[in-house]
Amino acid sequence: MTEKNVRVRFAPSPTGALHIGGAHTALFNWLWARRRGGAFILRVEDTDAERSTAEYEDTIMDGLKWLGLDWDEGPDVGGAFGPYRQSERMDLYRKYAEQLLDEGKAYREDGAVIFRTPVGVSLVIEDEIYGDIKIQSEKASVNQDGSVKDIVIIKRDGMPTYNYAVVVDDHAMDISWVIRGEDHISNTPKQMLLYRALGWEMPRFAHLPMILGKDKKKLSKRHGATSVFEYNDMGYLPDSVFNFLALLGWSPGGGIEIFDRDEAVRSFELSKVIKKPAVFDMDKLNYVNQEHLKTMDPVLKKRIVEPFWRELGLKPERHADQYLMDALTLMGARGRTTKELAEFSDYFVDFSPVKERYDASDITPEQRGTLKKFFAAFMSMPEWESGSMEAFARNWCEANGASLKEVALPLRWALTGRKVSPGVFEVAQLLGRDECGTRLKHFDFVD
RNA sequence: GGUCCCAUCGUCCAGCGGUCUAGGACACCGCCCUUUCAAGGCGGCGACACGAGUUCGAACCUCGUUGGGACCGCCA
Repeated sequence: MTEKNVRVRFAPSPTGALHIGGAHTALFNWLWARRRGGAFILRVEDTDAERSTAEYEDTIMDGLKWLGLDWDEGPDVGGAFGPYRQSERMDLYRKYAEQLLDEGKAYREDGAVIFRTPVGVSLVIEDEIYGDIKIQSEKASVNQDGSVKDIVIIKRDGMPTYNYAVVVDDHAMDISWVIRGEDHISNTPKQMLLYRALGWEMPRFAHLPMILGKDKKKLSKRHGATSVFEYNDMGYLPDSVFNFLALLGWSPGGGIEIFDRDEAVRSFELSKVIKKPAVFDMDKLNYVNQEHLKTMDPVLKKRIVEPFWRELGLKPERHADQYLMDALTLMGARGRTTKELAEFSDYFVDFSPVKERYDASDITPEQRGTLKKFFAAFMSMPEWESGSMEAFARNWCEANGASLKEVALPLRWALTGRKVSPGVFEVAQLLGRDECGTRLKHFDFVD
């Protein structure tokens, strides 16, 4: 086993936020680096001076952090192979372009440096995922009419092109595996030609299947949420998005679908990644999110739901942390996103949304009479505990020829303003006797 | 148009020549549980694109057809 250390990189261009496709390839690179105890490198490909911005660079880094993907070398943390922004590596690109020029493998034209595409060379991409892909060098770069086209390596503005910079950097940064989207397969032959011309050893390639929208087309803005942060705003946990994305093109086997980062790292294998493109399915994401929500620590859950309560105009700070955590625990699996959780539990935070939703107009005078009798006794129970409340309610109904629903449903409406909620008596217990009294009195269910 | 890639339930994955009358999960539909809704339990619906080979035997190998996709910028 003399295989060299794993060094992989995620190389986004700062021309937009971190989107789902980028997050997916970053994730797989990270998984492979962590699995093999190697290094995950972040390299910013900002050679498009027009569209690249420092803001986007920050957004991308924030997106990676949000997903829990940490890098060992990058523009912010540095490293032995820096700098990590292509715009800061110009001398390197010039140096090798000079070399190619000297060797007659490239020529100048309109201020640009252009590499002569060789003809008659058989290339084979030994892809870790797709297997061997064979192609002739003259097919590597062509015009629309199919004629051979030379490859621009330095643009007129002095900036290197993607296909050239990526080769120089992957070599200079000692990248051992190039793991990227399948849409780059067609670029690979051009890059291999450059490696050959420069006399460099090639890294190993692994192309990942694309992520498609419902229409089976490459995922893009028109498929809805594109930035990973939009998922945060919709109430998805980073752990869930990580889990869900890892499941696109790969599975740990054994029927396991819900896992955390460590578990994913432990069972990840590049060779188990499949070739078929995957459709991004929101239903599955919802399910995965719900599963992660189920096992989430209450302290963390409260912290993450709080902003969503505030967004609804509620004031969670009026309550003790423990009370809010208890409320969330009571909510259980009701809600697939933190946003839903916040909505569905609003009545624990404030009474006002209850009043907005319910006005007791469905209660007939006769029913009200029964309710008043029941609640008068209910409110003066010696012990304010859900178990005894239920026992009391059942006995009372039995004795008065009523069904439990006749009192439980109005109670739920009065307390929550909703037709669904956790068990009413547990809700009542948590809200407390005084608060329940207030709410019942508001609807004139008790004097 | 050219080059390349892909092809198992609607979707995500298992399957890597025989144990497949193809398994799990999501979604969907029933039933159970129950003061409601989730959750949970049980069950149902539902796929190897097609055609030739190879082989004693093919979802798995080969070829073709069909269907889908990606790429063909001095963008990355």
